Amino acid sequence: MLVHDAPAGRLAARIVETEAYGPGDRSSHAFAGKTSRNASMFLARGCAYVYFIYGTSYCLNVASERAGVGAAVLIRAAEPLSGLAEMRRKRGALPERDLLRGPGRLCAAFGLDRGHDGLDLCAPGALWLAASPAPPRALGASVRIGLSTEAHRVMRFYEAGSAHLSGPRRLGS
DNA sequence: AAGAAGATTCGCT
DNA sequence: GCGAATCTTCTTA
Repeated sequence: MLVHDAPAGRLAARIVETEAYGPGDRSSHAFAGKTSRNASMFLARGCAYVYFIYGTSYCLNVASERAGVGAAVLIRAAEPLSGLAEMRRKRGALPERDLLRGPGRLCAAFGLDRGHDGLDLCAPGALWLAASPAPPRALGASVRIGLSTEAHRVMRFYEAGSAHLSGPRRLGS
């Protein structure tokens, strides 16, 4: 579960879709080494890596290796639990299933940007990860979405059948 | 120094 | 389904 104590109130959502970008993966932002953009991928496990992509969207990741090793898990989609009114105020009057469906949409609804890059999501603060109120019913796995390199790797994991998944239908439901 | 590609989304056809 | 928006990084000259 992802929780954000935003100025307007508490936002919470149950994460239903992720993608892994580990060491040695040519599609990982960390593959070519540390830069000012991807530095947070080299922090300890549990730290946030937020990047800006295509000049339009932010994406939230969680660093997933020991400090010094570049790796992260991309949070691609979540099921809104609380703060839906505030999410709609940020994103528009969308149906619940579209509020957090996609990494850029999720960041927009949660109000996340580069200012949240590097935060420790397992430490006290405004943004953190908590235990899910309900474990996933059934896990699915597939290739990752939107990649042209390392596209064959099965590194996307999701709650099978969830109405809140991103990407093509065939990759989840 | 300039150009292309990229872990995306939105609006229009 | 297709193209635009437009930041960061990597490639090529």
